Amino acid sequence: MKELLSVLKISVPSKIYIKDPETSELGKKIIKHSILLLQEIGFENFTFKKLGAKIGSNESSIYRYFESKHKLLLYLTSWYWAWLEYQLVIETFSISDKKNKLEKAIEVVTRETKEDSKYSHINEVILYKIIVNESSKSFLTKEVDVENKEGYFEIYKRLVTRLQQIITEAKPDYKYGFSLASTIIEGALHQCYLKEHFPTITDCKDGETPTDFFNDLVLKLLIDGK
Amino acid sequence: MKELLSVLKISVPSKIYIKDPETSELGKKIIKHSILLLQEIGFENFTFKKLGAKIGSNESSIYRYFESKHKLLLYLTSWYWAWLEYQLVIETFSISDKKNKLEKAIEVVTRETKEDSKYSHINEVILYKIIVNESSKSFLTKEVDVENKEGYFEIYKRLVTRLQQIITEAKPDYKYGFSLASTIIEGALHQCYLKEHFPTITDCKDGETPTDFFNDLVLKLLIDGK
DNA sequence: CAAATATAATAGTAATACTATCAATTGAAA
DNA sequence: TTTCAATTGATAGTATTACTATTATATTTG
Repeated sequence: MKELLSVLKISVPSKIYIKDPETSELGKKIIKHSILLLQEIGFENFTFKKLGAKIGSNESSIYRYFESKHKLLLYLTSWYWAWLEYQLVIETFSISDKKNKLEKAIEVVTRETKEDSKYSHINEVILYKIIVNESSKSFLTKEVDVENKEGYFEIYKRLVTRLQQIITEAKPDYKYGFSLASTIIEGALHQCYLKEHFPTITDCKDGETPTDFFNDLVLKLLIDGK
Repeated sequence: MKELLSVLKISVPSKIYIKDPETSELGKKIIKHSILLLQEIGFENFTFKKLGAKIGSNESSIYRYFESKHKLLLYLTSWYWAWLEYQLVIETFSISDKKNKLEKAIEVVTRETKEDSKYSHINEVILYKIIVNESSKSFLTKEVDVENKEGYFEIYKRLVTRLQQIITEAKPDYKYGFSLASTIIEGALHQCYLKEHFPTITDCKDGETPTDFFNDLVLKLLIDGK
């Protein structure tokens, strides 16, 4: 299943980059080390100059791939959502029981990435941490509406819509499928963040995971309830 | 009820500022116009120089109140959470029925601020919009653990804990009171953001509000369920 | 082998995020 | 009423950021 991705390529909206980083060694190095450097120093302190130093390359060369660090972040988040969408589709495709399908879907979108699938230069475990810490910054900007029109958030919206469809199939009369789907996806990241930095205001610790929390929630909300 | 606040002062952890902006005219002007300017140009484009120009004051004078724009954002978010906590306490205090109390609590923490209470220089309607757009940036930084130790997020954590208490009182055997409380508070802001910028992935439109969504959710989850 | 392309090196600009110094103003206490 | 302290303003300066532009040097491809 996972091996499929060594053949398939995760595709990111092409307007996000100037030159596709997948098409060259330098491009792949930029992606690989931007993930590592973002994890190390955070988005606010991250610069192309520092990244250049890390990979023994010039700042100006990186600018030929991405016009700003914001675009690079958009690239990484889009890649992550595409990767997650792929897993959601693969892992739920053949499940016919709608309740089981929903349960699996929640598991896929709320679980912490803990294993690097190693088929590429992208370390998914670290990328997941960057998603938890930085992904909100990719859309919480003054340019969001323009960028949305350009299609930068298509993959994310498609992922939410897929989860909404699975929810609605499991419970057709539920009114808030989209809101529930978007809440689960963002909420799981937030719970993961709280666990790390504000453990006093989450129950996701001591063996309890965001998956447990949201599975319990959705089960009670949609399946058990009257 | 609202008039109480013209006597009481909302108090923000004193380590956040260098000089308390409430103690001078310039300080109040800084707060008032930082809210307006943040709304206008967003946190990334906001600078003390621009704020100085707006209020006819010097950049260096503003630095005497806040050591950075990040600290100013922390001030504004803390102020907002304190204000919300105040409302939560006042509006739920005298409700003895636990279900009603929970319902009111959810209403308070999920409703959009639409009215400026006018007892001060702070425009709560615009501040609410800033919270929706920018509040995540106050904690999604590399310095979060240090700042948390300094107590910068105490009010926020206390607010979540208050909601958790009300949840747990209404349903003592529910395991995820903290996670539910933190999810509701962040989730309501997120739904408000989606409504504005990504309406295709939320149901909060056409008269449906985040309050409706979360009330329905909590009711089914905690009250109706088996 | 030539031509095209990619990368590197260097320089330069305007803005940011401050710090430091000193002068002018105000207001409160002696 | 002076005076002393605190506040604010004005100016200057620094290191860094977020780029753009130009030119030189490799490398790849046709």
